[in-house]
Amino acid sequence: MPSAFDKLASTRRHVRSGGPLFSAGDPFGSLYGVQGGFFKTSVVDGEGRWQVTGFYMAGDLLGLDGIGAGRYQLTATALEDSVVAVMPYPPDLQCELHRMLSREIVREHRLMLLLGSMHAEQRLAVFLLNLSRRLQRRGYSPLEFHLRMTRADIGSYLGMTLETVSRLFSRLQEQGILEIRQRRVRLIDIDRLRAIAEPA
Amino acid sequence: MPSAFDKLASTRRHVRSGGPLFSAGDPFGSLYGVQGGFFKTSVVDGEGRWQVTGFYMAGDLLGLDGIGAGRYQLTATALEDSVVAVMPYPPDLQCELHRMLSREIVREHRLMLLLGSMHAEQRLAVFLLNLSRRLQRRGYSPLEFHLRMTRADIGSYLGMTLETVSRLFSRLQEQGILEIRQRRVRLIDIDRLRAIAEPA
DNA sequence: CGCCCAGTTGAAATCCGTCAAAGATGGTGG
DNA sequence: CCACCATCTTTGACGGATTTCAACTGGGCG
Repeated sequence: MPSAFDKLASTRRHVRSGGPLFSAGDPFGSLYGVQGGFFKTSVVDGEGRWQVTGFYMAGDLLGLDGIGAGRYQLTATALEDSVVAVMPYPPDLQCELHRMLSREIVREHRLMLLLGSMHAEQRLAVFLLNLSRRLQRRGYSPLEFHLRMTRADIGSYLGMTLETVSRLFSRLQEQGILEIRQRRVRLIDIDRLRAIAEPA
Repeated sequence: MPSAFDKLASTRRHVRSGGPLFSAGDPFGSLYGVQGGFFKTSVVDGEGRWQVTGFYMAGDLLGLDGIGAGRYQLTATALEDSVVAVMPYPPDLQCELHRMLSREIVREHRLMLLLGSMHAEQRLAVFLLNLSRRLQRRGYSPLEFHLRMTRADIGSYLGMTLETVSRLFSRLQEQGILEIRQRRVRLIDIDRLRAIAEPA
């Protein structure tokens, strides 16, 4: 869903893998619609603690966090070479914007549910299924895909250490639920994965 | 900060302690500005797992979660007898609304940082300091206040069990950092509390 | 070809959840 | 006014899931 937003793009911007689209503290100016590539957002507090709080792919909107304070509150980093549509704010997309904002909020509440009340294995299962669904919507294979992020990124996002992520992948592989080689994932038994994500 | 929103209130509504302001699944119709009292919001997934995701007091806005899907996604429950300003949607508060939405999003990212990367004691310290600050802004004492929510609510919000919350309160009390009797809190050594919340 | 970052795996420590029981509080009705 | 009950809170013991620390492996890129 490249959506109505893209029409409002005044220009495009390319970001190299590893580079920042914007950093926490930068003055807010634009929203960004991801056209291609992959991003992560993270928060940092003054003490150097940080956490990945979201992953964004084509069709997603970045920069909403800057509307409130006039400065971006998050840092958005490209995980591969990427292209975004730059949309100077404020354009006249109030209504659709509202929906996006609200959806984002709901998404985050759900993520909190994840972080606050599920075991590590469940969190990873939910994460994989969610990723799979989002890829499918965009026309990619939901069963075989490439993780754009490191184990550390996933761990940070899910509130666990990278070692735990690694161990869980290994365990799911032993159980024949998926195959993972590096960042290449193949979901073999999606039903069992769902069962892990949503224990009756 | 009762803010510009209150002017838009068409009516008021009273909600009894324990009663719902709105429930997940209800059709969306209005936003609610809290005028007095105290609310919690929670999410549930189909399997009965649930989690408190926020606490709201006078000046806060409730119901944003319903804009996206046309139905409320969260359940808002009064923790004491409360009054809200009912604001039928959509009024013309686009701009201020954007800021609120965005701020809400940022708030949640920060909460995820809390949930995902801090130990239980830190989380509780952050929670208390945050509450203290919000109360101060509203003209109440930042050092002595009344918790409106149960240990279970706090635990759910912070991703831990009610027993852990209770034990942590006891420990902080033993250390002379605060005094807690039931829901009455007195912060004695706020600097040490900060030190726990933000270890260098 | 070799370095370096990412990933894997193991062992030990620990934090926190679970289960269980007892103590406090506040509201209600007799 | 008091007794009783439901709800909330505290505390203890125990076990298990994750983190931590550490060593090792393997690709990818210069």
